[in-house]
Amino acid sequence: MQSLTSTSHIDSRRLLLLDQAAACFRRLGYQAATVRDVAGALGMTTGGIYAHYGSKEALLVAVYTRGVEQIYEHVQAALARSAPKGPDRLRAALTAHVEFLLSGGDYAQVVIRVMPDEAPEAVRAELIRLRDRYEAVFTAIVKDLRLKRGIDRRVFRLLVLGALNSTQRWYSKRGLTPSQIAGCLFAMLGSAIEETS
Amino acid sequence: MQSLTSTSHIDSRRLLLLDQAAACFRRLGYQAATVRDVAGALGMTTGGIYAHYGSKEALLVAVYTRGVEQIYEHVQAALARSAPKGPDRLRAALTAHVEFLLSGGDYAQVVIRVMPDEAPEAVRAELIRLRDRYEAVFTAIVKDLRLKRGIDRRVFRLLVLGALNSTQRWYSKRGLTPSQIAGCLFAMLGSAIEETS
Amino acid sequence: MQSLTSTSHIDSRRLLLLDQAAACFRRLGYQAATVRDVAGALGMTTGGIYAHYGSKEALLVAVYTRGVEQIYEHVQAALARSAPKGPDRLRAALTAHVEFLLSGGDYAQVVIRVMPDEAPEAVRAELIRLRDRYEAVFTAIVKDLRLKRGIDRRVFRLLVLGALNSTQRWYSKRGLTPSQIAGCLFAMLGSAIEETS
Amino acid sequence: MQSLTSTSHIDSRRLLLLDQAAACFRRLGYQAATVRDVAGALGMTTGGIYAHYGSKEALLVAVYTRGVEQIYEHVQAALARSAPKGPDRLRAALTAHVEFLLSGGDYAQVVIRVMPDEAPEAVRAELIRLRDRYEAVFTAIVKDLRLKRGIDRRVFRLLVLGALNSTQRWYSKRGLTPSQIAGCLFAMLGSAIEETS
DNA sequence: AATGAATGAGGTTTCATTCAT
DNA sequence: AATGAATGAAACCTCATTCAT
Repeated sequence: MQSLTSTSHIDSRRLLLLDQAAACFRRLGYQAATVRDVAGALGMTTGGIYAHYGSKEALLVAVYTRGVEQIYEHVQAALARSAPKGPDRLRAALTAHVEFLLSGGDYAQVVIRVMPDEAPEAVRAELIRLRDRYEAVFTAIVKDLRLKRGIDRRVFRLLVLGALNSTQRWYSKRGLTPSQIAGCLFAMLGSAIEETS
Repeated sequence: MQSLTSTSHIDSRRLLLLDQAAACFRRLGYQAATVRDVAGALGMTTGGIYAHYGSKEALLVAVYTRGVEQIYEHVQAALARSAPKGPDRLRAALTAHVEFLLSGGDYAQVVIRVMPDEAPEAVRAELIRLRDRYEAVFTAIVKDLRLKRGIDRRVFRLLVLGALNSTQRWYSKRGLTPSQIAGCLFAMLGSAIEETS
Repeated sequence: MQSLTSTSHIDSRRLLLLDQAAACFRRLGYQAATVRDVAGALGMTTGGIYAHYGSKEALLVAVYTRGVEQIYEHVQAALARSAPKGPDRLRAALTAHVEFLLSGGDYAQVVIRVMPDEAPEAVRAELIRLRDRYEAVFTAIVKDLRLKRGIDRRVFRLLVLGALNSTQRWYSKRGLTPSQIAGCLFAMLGSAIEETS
Repeated sequence: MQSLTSTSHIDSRRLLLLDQAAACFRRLGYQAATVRDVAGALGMTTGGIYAHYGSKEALLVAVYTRGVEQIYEHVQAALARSAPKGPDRLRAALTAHVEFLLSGGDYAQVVIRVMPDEAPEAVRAELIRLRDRYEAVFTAIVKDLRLKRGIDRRVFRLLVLGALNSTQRWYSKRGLTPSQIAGCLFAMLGSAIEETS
């Protein structure tokens, strides 16, 4: 299993900083979160942030990168234990995706919550690239699926991920668990997918 | 068919203003859109906006209200031509919803794009109320549906709407039409729903 | 008894307008009161005000002028019934002054409340002139008074008027009446003034 | 001698800032003074002010607090050297009051000049509370005084302070000194107060 | 005489960012 | 690595005033 990106060697101070940035971006969105919010959460002043990251944008890219990396690895780990293709593989991927999205911390949530078009121009393309690379996993899985006639593979993928990503807006620990939600979606999709013979 | 709200009698100048506000909010989001953007699109100065709407918030509420009103009426019109219950009714509603979302102009898109939690505290509750009132249409339809065992009605509704609303992020006129997308989703859901006898 | 100024021939619409301007200036001060406040109190729009008075400044001058005129006449009327000089004359003037200030409506109160230096440069001199002309009444009365040695006439007059004008800040109908307050002050001053032989 | 409030430990930069704020508020009043005026007096931009005080209101409260503190201490110091009760004590307090008001700098003048009702709603109560606490000194002194029959203690206090505070509007270094003015007032009051036997 | 829309100047405030220390 | 003060641009909003109608 190969890493998609590499944010590995950041010392622990930087990591704590990034954690808080992720928390702020997740809670407030990129625009509404201020550098001071992040600094405040760390007991620092805003100036201090800039010793580690050169701009608010850079923070977002770092969070985003890490979020993609994390969820990617989580999904890959699940896939390693799953069939090489077919509905079970999709199920494994979707379940892992939604599990990590809802319970995996702030990083992955930022990836879903912050749409590239609310990020500054300068980094927009980078965010899209990161996210597309991740979603390629699903593109690949869907490609190996036998779908009912009339179902466009791309639209299928986008709708399914759209459905799961929307859970972020209403998921609560008091309701169904993430994997129950994935199960529910999969149950709904039953007829969309012909069983492999 | 009864109106959900009433933004009917705004004179045409105000309406043009609201149109531009809707366009800006849709294109940029609430936070990134500035009052100057709206004013500029009308060839006005920012102060001029405030002769009509007392705050940027008020503008958002007006746009949101109108958006909900519009899409609600579109869906109601479709429902008036549909079966009183069952899968066809859901299909009609979903198709109308996605059609209007993708082709109905900026107002409805703002309703989907602007999450209440990026709106100022003061109006958040109002936006949620408006949206909930609209979504109640779907709650009612889903209630009269026979779902496969194990599928939670609430989760079903939220996932289906989540899937359709996510189309806003990737829909393009060059791909499938809105109703084809709805059809695609419905095809995917085939087995989730037991036919009414 | 001769009029100090002449704001006599204003038609009744203008007068109602001025009444509200006086009310606003008294309640909020000149700066805080907006032209819209005045218009609103009349059920008009701001533009309408300008059909009668060319500027906010002009409104202030008109109110001020009328306020001075009113209190001047009230005091003159009291003086007409009083001794030609001596403590009783002062008492009559002070009593009339404080009575009118506290019960004579908004105009006079504006004269006391609005210090010329919060008015725009352009009218400051005019306001000072109006007020000085009024206060000349007291200057004259004090001039004919026999004060205890060591009491400066000008300071005497300014302190006495200052004391009475300050009542505006704390006077309430539930406490002493205006003339009781004047009586109280006069009692306090007993020894400052030597009786005329 | 106990301090009424504590604005003691503000570093010198902040103090210079507050000095200028006090100067502006005194010269122009709260409403007319702009944050830019204050910043300009310090060679800063308006934004810079907000690193120290979160709002114009906060600036006013800080100035007011300091003003009350200063004049309070000045009066207390004078009282420490005076008789424990009686006319001399009142005289000491009044003299100290007017001396500090007229020669003690901008802070105290702001306390007298800026009426709470021209301050924003949010801080009005606080300003009144501060000022009332200070004036309690005089209430206490007046309580221990033997006043001529028919003189209400509260009205006596309010008129005396009103007279002295009004000096702010006309005092000039070229005329009587502050303590001469206080002396003059006291002379005027001679008969209001019965000598303690 | 009055409205309603608009202006334009100016107000307070926010915030990413910089920089000397 | 971090602070604290400061900047400068830009945001929302207010308000006296104007003007076509």
